[in-house]
Amino acid sequence: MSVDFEKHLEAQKKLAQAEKLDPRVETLVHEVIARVADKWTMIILDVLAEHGELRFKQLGRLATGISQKMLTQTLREMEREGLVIRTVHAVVPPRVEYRLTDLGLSLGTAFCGVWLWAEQNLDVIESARAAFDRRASEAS
Amino acid sequence: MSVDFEKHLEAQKKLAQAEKLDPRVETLVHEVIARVADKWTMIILDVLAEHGELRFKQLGRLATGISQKMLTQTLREMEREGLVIRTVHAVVPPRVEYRLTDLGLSLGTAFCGVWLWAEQNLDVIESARAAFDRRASEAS
DNA sequence: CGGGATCCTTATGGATACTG
DNA sequence: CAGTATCCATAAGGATCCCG
Repeated sequence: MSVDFEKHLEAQKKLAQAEKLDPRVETLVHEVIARVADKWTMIILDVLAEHGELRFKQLGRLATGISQKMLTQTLREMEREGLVIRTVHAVVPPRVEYRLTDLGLSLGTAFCGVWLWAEQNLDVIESARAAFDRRASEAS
Repeated sequence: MSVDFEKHLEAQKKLAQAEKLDPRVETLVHEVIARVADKWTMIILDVLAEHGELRFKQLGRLATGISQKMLTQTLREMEREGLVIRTVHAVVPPRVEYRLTDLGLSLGTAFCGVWLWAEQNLDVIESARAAFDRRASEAS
């Protein structure tokens, strides 16, 4: 805990300074994080990181529950941010393949800290929820 | 850091397997990440990590742009997940203070990787956007 | 001060139909 | 196959009023 806390504070200070030096950066960082934090972006990133290059429909099947609309939309946005490469093969039927760029891949890596955290703390969170809900119903 | 990376790779493989083995865990992880990835949760987490314990209104001022409704709502959810502690002082006028739990703090730390990534790749992303938009307007 | 309850507007996203 | 376009339901979120 204390080691984590030290590290945390250091990183935090750097961030705080950066924010004060350039508010434009802060905005963009929030923007980028918001995009990245998006449900489908996260899942697609995950699927592409696992499977490499995939076609549109394959991607749709692997990203369980996504609608075709959101798949297209999310992929376009990710392409715009430079996270994925879209390759169109001029054949019939059309064949379009998507893969992560180096940037996309590095983002996946950066996000792993959060994944690990979530995985490691599932139990803690579940019991926290249960405790909260219990207190809430007692209060009523 | 390389140790973290090793751990990351291992965990990644486990995650890939775990998804197939236990869809319930995957769901919960996604849930947690979605909550955490939420715009306001992220900002509040950031503010609390920087300033320590804060009162409701202070929090509202520091989390620029948030409405009182979203502030309350987000704080309740974070409290439920065990990320923040809410302390009510029985005085008039009421005084309610919020601070991060260890879990909340560790989440902030986990998220630092993403913050750093975003900060480091701002330029890359901006030019990727510009390039994409240029291509898009050429195509029309 | 710290909210809860309500209204109302906008944004999000699914379903469907159509196209090169 | 890989989309685009349209419609529609629901949810998210801001503004406002009120209360202990």
